[in-house]
Amino acid sequence: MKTPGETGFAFPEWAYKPESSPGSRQIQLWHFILELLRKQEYNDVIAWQGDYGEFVIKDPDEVARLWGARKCKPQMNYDKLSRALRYYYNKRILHKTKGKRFTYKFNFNKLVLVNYPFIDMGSGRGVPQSAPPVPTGGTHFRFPPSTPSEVLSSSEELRSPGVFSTVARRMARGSVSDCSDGTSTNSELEEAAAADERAVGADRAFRGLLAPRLPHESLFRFYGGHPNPAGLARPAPRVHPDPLSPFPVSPLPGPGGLLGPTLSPALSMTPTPHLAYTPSPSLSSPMMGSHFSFNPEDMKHYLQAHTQSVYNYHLSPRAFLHYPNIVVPQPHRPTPEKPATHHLQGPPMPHPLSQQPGGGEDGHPSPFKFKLQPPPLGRKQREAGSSLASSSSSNHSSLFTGSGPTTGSAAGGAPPKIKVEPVSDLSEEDVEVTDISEEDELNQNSEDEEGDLFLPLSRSRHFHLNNRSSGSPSAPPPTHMNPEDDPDDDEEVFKTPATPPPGSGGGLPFPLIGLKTEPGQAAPVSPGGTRCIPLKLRFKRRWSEDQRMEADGEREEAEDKKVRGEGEEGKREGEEDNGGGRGVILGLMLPPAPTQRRASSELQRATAQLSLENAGC
DNA sequence: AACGGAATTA
DNA sequence: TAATTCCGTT
Repeated sequence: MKTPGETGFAFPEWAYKPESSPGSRQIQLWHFILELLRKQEYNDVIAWQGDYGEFVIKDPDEVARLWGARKCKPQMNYDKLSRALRYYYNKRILHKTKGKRFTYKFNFNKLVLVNYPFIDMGSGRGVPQSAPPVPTGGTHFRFPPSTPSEVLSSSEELRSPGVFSTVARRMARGSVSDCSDGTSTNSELEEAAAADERAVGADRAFRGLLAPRLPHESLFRFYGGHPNPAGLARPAPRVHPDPLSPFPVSPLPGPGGLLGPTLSPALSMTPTPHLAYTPSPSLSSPMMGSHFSFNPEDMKHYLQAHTQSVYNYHLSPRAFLHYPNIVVPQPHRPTPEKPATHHLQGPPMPHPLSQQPGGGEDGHPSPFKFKLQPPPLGRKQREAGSSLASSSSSNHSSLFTGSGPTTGSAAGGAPPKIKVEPVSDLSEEDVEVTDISEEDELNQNSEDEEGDLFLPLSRSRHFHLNNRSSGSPSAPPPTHMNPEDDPDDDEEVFKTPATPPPGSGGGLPFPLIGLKTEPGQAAPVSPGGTRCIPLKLRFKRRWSEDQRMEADGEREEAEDKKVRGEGEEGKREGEEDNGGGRGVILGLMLPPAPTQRRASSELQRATAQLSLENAGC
């Protein structure tokens, strides 16, 4: 089965486990939650609420029962279920919305969508973002391995694209779970099943209604990550709902396509066409894996792969990467036929290298798509002895990339804290698969999440070339999160310094507009000395940027966690929450690194697939 | 209510 | 790996 080796990516194994798939019989709790959320029948039991990805369990006991039924654990109760949900905090799949009872929020950013290629949460509905997560070339990325086993597996990483197909197959298979010991829950199951059927109709209707609605969130999620005004402004062009739109490429046959995303209120659609994914992020050549290579050939490969994927997935031209002096051969498009225009707002596609389109809105490449979540470091480890942990971690990181994601890299002698090397982070962990994120939220709502989201940006982002149409953007302010955030953030902040390269031409627009409040500081100018940037570095940065986009959001978390572990253990609490400042910044903020939102719709779709629910027991 | 450690299970 | 089960603490 699809082990990482087969699929080629370096994602953690769990991402590939069949159990993680929608159709799998061993449904995971978050899959289940999503499933319930997508059905309005369960609206009284659990429903989307508030912010993007936020849901409230209206009837904890019922949810627990349903879950228990699904898993054939009659003894299930909210206490247990909630424990499981809490584990998701560490995985970064979910987090608690503080202050609101029974309310949790998905961190779409971190969700692993390996198995949900089509998920598009929130975004839009119309856009099919279905691209497979598979990067054309192989990504190399990996998270920092937390365990030895991971390390080992990583060696196999590169491979060919197959993930998608794998997934499709899986999905096609469908899944119904049946418990052998059908516990007492039959009635529920039956109900569920029945409900399901009804649901379909309802969903559709629902969907239709939703179409018009565009919550504020819709603004976000544009992809690219750069906050450029254009992006924000982007009028939602494609409004036409395309719920059904199957994805262009994806093979998914089934009903999934038909169902289309059901939007939750929370998720609502985003009109923006995010471009979808570019699956190819990274590098095609093996070497590129963990470290950068500035070799032109490599670059070429990389670009080529990227370009190919753009074609493959009908991405907007904007997705093409452009690098100076490197010519990328044009790929042949596999599917000539359809004009994918719909998803893209823009023109079909010019030549790849040509820089950005007139539209230029985002000009940057936006590769990426999914992310995985980083391996949470075990808390256990923390305890285990800091000494051990530290040593081990450092080792791992060293293996992968030159620089460890977190502090570990510093080992050499550099002062740990400051570290500026953006690159390192990128290279490693990030890749992933996912989607959405909280960042958005921040941007959007500025809500809670804090920690996760933002952090990422810090690093390299700024390098934009001049191509940006407006000139903008990028810099993410490292600091922009609320001051109060958590410790994690702080760390991130430190890292940030790498940013701004002012020298070049200009750029800097607003740093992020939004920085939130404090004006002065915002400017990301970085102190460190980044000024003279060698060409190499530039590439590197560029590369980083790309990577960032892909992974965008999250990588850091891993770091966070790690850090957290080392540093402070006990507390992680303060961080989140949202209660705090919600809406404040909205308008201003730009997403530092906006990831795209498409995830939501994808998610929806995926969930649809899952659905199958309880049948069996 | 929520958190999270620890042991256990599949 | 992903919970499940228990349970003490906040």
